[in-house]
Amino acid sequence: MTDQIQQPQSTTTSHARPVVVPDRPALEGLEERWSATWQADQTYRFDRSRERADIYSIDTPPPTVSGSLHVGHVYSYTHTDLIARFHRMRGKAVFYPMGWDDNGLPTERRVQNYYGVRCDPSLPYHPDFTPPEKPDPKRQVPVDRPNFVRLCEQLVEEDEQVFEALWRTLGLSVDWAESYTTAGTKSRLVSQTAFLRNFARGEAYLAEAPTMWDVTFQTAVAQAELEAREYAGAYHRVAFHRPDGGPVHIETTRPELIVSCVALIAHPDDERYQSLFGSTVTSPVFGVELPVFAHHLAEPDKGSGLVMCCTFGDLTDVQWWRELQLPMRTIVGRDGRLLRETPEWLSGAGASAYDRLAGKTTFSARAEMVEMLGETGDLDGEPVPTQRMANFYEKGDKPLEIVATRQWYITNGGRDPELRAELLARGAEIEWIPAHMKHRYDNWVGGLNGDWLISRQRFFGIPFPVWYPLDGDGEPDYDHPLLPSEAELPIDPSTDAPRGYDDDQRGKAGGFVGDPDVMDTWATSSLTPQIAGGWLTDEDLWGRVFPMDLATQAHDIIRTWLFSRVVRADFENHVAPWSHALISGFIVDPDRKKMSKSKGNVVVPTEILDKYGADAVRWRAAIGRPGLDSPFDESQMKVGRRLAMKVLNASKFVLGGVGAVDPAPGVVTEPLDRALLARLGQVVEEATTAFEAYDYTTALETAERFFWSFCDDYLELVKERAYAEDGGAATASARATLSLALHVQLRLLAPFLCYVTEEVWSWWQDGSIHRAAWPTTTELGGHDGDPTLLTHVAAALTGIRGAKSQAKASMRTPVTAAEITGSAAAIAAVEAARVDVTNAGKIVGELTLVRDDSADQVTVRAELAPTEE
RNA sequence: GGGCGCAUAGCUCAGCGGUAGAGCACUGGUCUUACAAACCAGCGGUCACAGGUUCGAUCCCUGUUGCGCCCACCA
Repeated sequence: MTDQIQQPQSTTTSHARPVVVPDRPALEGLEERWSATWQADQTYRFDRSRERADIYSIDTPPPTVSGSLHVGHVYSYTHTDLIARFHRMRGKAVFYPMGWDDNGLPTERRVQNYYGVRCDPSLPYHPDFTPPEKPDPKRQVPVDRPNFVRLCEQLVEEDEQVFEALWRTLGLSVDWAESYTTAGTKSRLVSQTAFLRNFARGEAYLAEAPTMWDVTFQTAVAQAELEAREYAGAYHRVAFHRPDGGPVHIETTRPELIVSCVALIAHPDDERYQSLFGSTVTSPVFGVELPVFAHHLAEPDKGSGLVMCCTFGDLTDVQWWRELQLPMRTIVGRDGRLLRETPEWLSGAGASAYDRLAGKTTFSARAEMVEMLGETGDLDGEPVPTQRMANFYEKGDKPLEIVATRQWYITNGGRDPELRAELLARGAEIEWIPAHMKHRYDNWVGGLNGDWLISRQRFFGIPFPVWYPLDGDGEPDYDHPLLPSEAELPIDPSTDAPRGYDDDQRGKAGGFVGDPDVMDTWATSSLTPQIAGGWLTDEDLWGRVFPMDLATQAHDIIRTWLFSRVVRADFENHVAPWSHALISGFIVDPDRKKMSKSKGNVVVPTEILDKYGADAVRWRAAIGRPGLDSPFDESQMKVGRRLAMKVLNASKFVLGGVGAVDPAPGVVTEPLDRALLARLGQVVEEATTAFEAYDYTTALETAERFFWSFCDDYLELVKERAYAEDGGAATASARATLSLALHVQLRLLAPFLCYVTEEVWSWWQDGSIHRAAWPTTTELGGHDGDPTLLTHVAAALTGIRGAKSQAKASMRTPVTAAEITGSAAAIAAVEAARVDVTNAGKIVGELTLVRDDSADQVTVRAELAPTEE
């Protein structure tokens, strides 16, 4: 398909090489050909010899390679590329690396499904392990941790190749030599070093505390990963008992937690419970004696106004537990089931009653508890169904439990007003595009209610570089962790031994044990500027690219990725990590619903790329302004594709039909030509201003609008003059104008339509258009034409066409007489381009110009030659 | 409940103090030698509603309604 290039349609120009225009230019195959050329020529290689002032550096989201990309990602990444290409053409050395987020839970899940295995860290290492030939999702084969990690690494590598191929097809001008992975050696080194420094400065700490816990994945999750969802439940009105035996009622949706109740609480002003404050009641079924407290967080109009506090039903319970110094009575285990052993605070009948709940899931324990409450007569009425909001892990499908566990935290201002203010100030240093996205950041930082939980009880991730000494009983001493030196990093505490110990002391009394947890993926990706920019690993590079110029991401990860990078850069570098944050919107389905696999409304990028071509997809992405969600509409792809096709055809006309001409000084003499170049100068200025303000959409619209009028009006007007064999200076003027205008317009469109502009560029220019200079008005200088002249002449041409269209006549129909009426300026303009207007309008008779200063627009009266039957 | 954003032609969106624009769709026309997956022309809007500021408001202010997103909300 690429052999359409036929014999050169050579032209008489001063070009060093002949102009080669294909007979039938086509869009098909451009992606394959040019992405290969860019790779071979290292077109987008970062020039690291340049000074910081001449460098533009970009922090790009590392996509989750085990996930799937949808069209929204494609648009967002294109936005970054548009900015990168603009700055590259403006002469900057663009640092544009790509990372792959391959660590963490999504990879584990994909490996489990793909190979049909399940990690069991208690298994010893089996060097000969091979995954089952046919994965059975119902029966996952247990595998030891080293083999599981190996499978993760294998699959991730395959996934990364698929992603890279997609990005190359899309035409991202990434420097692939600068790629990184979040599970790679560099990321481990940077993550562990930063962690040790955080720990040394007191920014990272280990704490045993109530934690949001996902019972499916059996790991702690962070506040940023929570998602509130509607959850069906029922209010149960339950009687507790006063010392005199009288009932007091509470309402609860979680009766199974009655066993873990530590107190009842009501609002201090609640009249109904004044007499109860300071007294005790006993719980139904279990007969546990419980205090009744007053606290302002109890809401009198919810339920009965009296609420039971458990350890833990919700975050309010945690607060009461802290502030009222209540005992901890954990009842739900890490597996989401009620503990098998009878709790020590139960005795007698209460203890035997617990046998009916022990080991049950919260769901079946609830049913059993309702049964028991019925038997004792403590359930008042029937449960009332309700919809309530519950916290879920964003990747999970069961409500989170709150479990007290030991976890690593990084401070983030959630408990420290000073740090919070500092991080808000960092946010204010960043220029947000669009500006209102800063509110999201402020909103999130202002609403944090705890530090950042970074440890996960998972397997494929960056381990904490920490061991704990074991005392004489073999119990770990968490207060005195053993740490490696920075020079020893990266390490894996499950295979490496701490200094002063031998590996055979692992797990033995008086020996040591490695921290079993891994860092959450955000704990690593919060350091992407440091990882990509060479912090610790390439200080020369680091000095040239950091702080970076741009971070791009969609608005959903402001609270996670964007914020966490600000936190780490603040701690480590005392600066905001970038000067600009460009926030993309979402691509939603035609009903404005978010795309998701479960809804089945996801548009697969490869399909639209195949169907319409990368330039068309890029065009559509560029139409989406920063921060705005927009519905996916396939018909818009056709518009982009048509523009790309038009570039090919118009270029074929200019370069093949007429011939490229170097616009030597003084050649462009005709007023119409000078007007065109003057107008183009305005377009260059407008597009440049827009791009500088990250408004790529306006830059595109400006260039595109001009290009269409260039094709529809200017080309038609000068066609005959440009073709003329003996046209002399007027013909030379037209040819030079066409060449120069094309040369400039291709570059204006190059960031958007990177393939078709490169294709046309190759017909007559050396090197890549993407390394060419962004156009300036200086190039168009010396052509001090009047842009309005073109407007008037185009209006006259439209008038002539209108007359023919109204008569339902062909555009070729000769005009036997025409009268054009307009203002003095309009008439003068048409007069100056009389020959072109006559030619383009096929005016064979007399053309009369009528000046009417009251006319605010050009009007045309035309007599047409009779059409032949 | 708190925050942010949006409301302009059938659809997607520009405009943002001087009584409205584009593309798509639609209608009609044209095989015009760069392009028929093209080209030419045209139809189409009391700029959500109510007040206010102003000589003048789609544009500024206040309120109302509707929609979307973020956060909070497990008794």
